[in-house]
Amino acid sequence: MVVPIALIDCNNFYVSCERVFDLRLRGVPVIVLSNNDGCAVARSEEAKALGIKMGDPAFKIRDKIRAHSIRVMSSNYTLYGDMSRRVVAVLHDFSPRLENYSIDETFVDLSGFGDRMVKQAADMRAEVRERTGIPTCVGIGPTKTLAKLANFAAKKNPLFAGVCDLTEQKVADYVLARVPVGEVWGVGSATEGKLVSQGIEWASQLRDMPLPLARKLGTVVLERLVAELRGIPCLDLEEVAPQRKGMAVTRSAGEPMMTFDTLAQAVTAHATRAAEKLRSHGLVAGTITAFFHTNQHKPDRPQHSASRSAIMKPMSADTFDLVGAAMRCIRSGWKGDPSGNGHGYTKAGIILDDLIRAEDAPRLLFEPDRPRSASLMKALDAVNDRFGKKTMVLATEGFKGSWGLKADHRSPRYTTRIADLPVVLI
DNA sequence: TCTGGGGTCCTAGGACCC
DNA sequence: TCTGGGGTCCTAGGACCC
Repeated sequence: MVVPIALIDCNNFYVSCERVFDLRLRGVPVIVLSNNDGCAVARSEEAKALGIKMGDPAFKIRDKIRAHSIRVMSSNYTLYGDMSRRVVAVLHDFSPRLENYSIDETFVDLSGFGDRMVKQAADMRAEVRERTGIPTCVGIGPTKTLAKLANFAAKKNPLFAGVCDLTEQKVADYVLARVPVGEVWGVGSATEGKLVSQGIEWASQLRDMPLPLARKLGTVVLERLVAELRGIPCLDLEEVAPQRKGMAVTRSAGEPMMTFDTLAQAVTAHATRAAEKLRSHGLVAGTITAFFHTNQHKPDRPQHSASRSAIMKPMSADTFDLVGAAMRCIRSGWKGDPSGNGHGYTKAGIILDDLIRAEDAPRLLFEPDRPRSASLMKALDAVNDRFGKKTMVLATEGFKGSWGLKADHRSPRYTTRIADLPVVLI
């Protein structure tokens, strides 16, 4: 018994979020830049038509931006996260069984709608558009991989009017014969190269290739993918997000970090943020890794990178514990004298692993519990929640240092900050 | 001279995703 | 001058165990 699955995917999501609140961005080319205003991570259809590619570095497309008056926005993840939550809330009204796959994609179980599936999908689109202002496309298929492929077709081919149903065999044959293998979900550039060298260039050829060959070329992952293309489900709908295994806070610096103190400030900030994230999920970490490195896009310059890990004993989500461990890590990885060694570090970060729920954390036999740690963190979080992020920080973080992010074109937090509410003039 | 068989666990690295 | 951030899964190979 096949369960039809729909994938509803927001069109050019970050750009669409910006356009909901700023009418001047509609109908003109718009791009949204990554953190630090580094590269293009979202493009409006107009910007795509001008040849702006996903991941293009901002400085390389500067001339194009000027020549075509492309509107440039810094990323505003607070806004996008909140808009995503609103989209999912609408979808919940249509089906109780859904998987929140990414910030702009949701899988929805469509079983029970019979031949009204396409109508149902069209209604979902309309309702999301009406209640959030976000345009979407829907792909339907017997497996997640086919639903993704259907979504790709719905976006590319206007004939589908935003909804493509691949549970129809004839439609599936038509679409798969026209989609390049590299566009299939799970086929990246490495696998694409191997497949093409075997003469497999289209999704239909991938579907029809022998399973043993698929396993040989791309392990069990590719074998499952081929099965999914044949309509045999190998990937379940994950209604409950599995317990996460790791968590990271990493950032590029606004300008190269030349001294140990600057690096220490940045790493303190990242570890502080990581500890906040841990606590907000009710988790503790067993391992912490701190790393930093020079600009890897400039191989001709002197390069240095360091990464050190430490075991957290006891496992912890305490800011002081994690910052302390992170400082020991970077001190051990630092090369040269503390005042600076000629290297400009452009990126640093914290990675936490071995995460478990705080209440499941093992107690140490001979280590006294610290009853004040939890209440201190609770107070710290309460202050920063009430008065804004970074109201209270560790002194080692310093005031906003030169490592800070660049974000020269950020829109207001329209939906999550009272001071940023849009104003309507009548 | 001749030196087993069958496991588990951990890690690094690769590949992929949005 | 200027190139993001945060995840997951799989495999091979080494260390180790009895």
